[in-house]
Amino acid sequence: MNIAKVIVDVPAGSINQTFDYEIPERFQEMLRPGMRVIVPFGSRKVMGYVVARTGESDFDHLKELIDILDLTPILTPELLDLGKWLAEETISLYITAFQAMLPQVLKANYKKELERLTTESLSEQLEVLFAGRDFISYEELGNAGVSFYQVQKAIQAGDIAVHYQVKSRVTKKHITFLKPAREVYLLEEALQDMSNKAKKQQEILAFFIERPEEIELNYILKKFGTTRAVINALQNKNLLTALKKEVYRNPHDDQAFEKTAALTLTKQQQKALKPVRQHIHEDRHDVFLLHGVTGSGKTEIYLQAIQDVIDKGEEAIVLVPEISLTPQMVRRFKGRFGSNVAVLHSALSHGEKYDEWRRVHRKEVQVVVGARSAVFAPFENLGIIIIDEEHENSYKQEDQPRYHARDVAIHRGENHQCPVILGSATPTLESYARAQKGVYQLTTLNKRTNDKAMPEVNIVDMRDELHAGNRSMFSRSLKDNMEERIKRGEQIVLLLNRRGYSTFVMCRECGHVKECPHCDIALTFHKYNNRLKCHYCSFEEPMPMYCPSCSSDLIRFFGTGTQRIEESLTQLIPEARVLRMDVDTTRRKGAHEKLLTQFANKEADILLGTQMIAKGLDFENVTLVGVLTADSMLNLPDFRSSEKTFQLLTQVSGRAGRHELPGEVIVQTYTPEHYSIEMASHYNFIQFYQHEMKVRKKFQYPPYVFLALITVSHQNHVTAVQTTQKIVKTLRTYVGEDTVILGPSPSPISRVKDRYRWQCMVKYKQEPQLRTLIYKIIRQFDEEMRKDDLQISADMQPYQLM
DNA sequence: AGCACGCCGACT
DNA sequence: GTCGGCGTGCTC
Repeated sequence: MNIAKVIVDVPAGSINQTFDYEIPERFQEMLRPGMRVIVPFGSRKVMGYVVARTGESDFDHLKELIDILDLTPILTPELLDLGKWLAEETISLYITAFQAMLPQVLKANYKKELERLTTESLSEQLEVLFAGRDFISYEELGNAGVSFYQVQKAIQAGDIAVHYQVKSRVTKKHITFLKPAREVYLLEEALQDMSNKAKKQQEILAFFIERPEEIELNYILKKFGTTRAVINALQNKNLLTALKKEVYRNPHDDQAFEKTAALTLTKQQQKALKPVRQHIHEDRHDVFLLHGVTGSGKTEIYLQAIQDVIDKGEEAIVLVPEISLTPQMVRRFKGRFGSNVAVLHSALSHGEKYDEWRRVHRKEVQVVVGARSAVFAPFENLGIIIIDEEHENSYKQEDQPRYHARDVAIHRGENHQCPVILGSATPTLESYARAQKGVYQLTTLNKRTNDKAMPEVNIVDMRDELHAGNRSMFSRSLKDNMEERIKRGEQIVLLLNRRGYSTFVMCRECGHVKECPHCDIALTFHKYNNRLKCHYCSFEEPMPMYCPSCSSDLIRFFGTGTQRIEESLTQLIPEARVLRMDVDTTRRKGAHEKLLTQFANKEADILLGTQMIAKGLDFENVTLVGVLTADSMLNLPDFRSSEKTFQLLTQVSGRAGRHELPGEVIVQTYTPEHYSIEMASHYNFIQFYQHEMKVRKKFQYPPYVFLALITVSHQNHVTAVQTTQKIVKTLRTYVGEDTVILGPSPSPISRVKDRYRWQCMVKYKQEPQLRTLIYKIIRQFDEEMRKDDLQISADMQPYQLM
């Protein structure tokens, strides 16, 4: 078994296979599958993952692997398997799948270096470049304008050499500690002898005589209000020594969370929990769909199920949507399980994420709470996987590997023979349909734990407002209600459903719309710097004074951004204190949390925001929720638009009246008769489900069929179309009769970054060979993809059809 | 992907 | 002869 099978870090279709390497004697003992290694690959060195050890190879001349990067495997055998499955399932490269399962910092960094070998003089340019040094980084070459030919010659002559380096990006955090350098009695002597002027030194020394132990440097500095200079003096006198210790960056101070005990469950909750517990104890896999209205206590069920898993000595993964990974959520888990929880979300720095990941890897915690990628937590004895807000589309990764965390969770649940819970107030049609068929176990919680009724929803027909001469964004009813709440000292949440709307710029004279010169999309106006930006590429330009088409000065921005709503809101109700929450105001780290704290402290009357305010917020003083444009996404070219509208309205309605005060919801719309709006206002999920299922059946969309979307992009329009055409043709010859192939058709955004995008959609019920087929088709274009910058990507079960 | 190698054409 | 620009094929 002296051969390692390695997946190398080269993301190219032709390299998507294992490469065999001889394991040198010195690594024989320690090398295990799942470790990262450095291997020679052609003339360079690359990082790779060892996926297996074997005794034989089809190749006669194997190179030796150069080094091992890990002390213990970073991928368990199960995760190695999962990576293979993931790549094949999503038609991605193996290396891409493995990288997606690990924290960023474990990716390799490649560097090239030039070493001077000779003492004899080099060419003039090279002498200037080296400037007396023996090593220089390869990048300096380009900057200095030295010709590559010269370097090549010098290498051939043996005057300089190239070194390929593979570096880990891992940075570990160290904290400096201080401790006495000598016996306490010697310190006491030194204290006696010390100059009376050295007051600070005396104080600190006295402190260490009291407590001759390792103490954090920062603590000492703070306590004595001093600086490093004083410590240095003590170190120089050989009285104190400093030592660096590696520590985890702990973004959540565990002590800060108040311990909570298990709550008493309602009858419904008990009934829901019982079969889950049974599965945990019998080590049985099954998927439970927990359909529970907002406030029905789903989280408490999760917590108690996890407690069972912990007691059994097993581990739990909890997935929550990125957006609702709020301090409130973290507090609940940390409060119950304390330091036994690791939290993984995007607000953490790379280093912090790595540290949390390592706590899992080293088995220092039994629970992980995190966003999508936490589904890959390297646990080995999983007892349960929970996906909260199962319907959220943030569980679908939109770049390669395009996986859905739900599918990965279920696959891991099978691997570990443990239950998987999908929880939601508005399950996806796919999941609910599976529950109806008995593939998943359905549990319904239709009562809130506090027995409060759901807030009443009033629909306002904005067409009536228009007829009555009200052209503002706010209906009369919403305005009156807001004023009343403010008078009563209660708070309001306003949702601007912005998808489909944006602030584009149009000329009132000729109708010209400013579009991105590189993408087929209107530019978005940003007021704070008075510039136009493209959301698909980085193009940006100042807002023009005159129409570029007709030179009229009547060029204005249209649409409804939160900024504009905020303005008209303060005009409408001048006494209202408004907090705006959108991408602009939450860009800075921690800004999100700060805004929410301000609102919780009642520093504002109205919280105005986009989608991000619909999820998981819980403010007791909010008694009114307003939805400004309920139907703005109904007209998008997306078969899920009704479902998304229903979900959003239901979720946001749950933000009102969660506590003592009764809540009310006002939904403004131009299409009050639409079933998703109508049924959301009655919280009637079942009725919506039945109606929407009929629609899906009629138009043959999921869950009645599966989808696969293949997107082709190229700078040449004709190449893009023709390639898509060829793909469609090949697909047609191999798929079954019932399978429908749509296209070639232009992507909804037909040009991005000067590349034309065409697509084809496969609708199928049963097509076991489809993934292999698509993989083979794509591989046929490998040459063109590399040489001609053609791009082809597949998305199995696409969420965003754009 | 990134590198070596080899062919070709331009320039001195 | 010297220098630099591509196109091609390979990586255990």
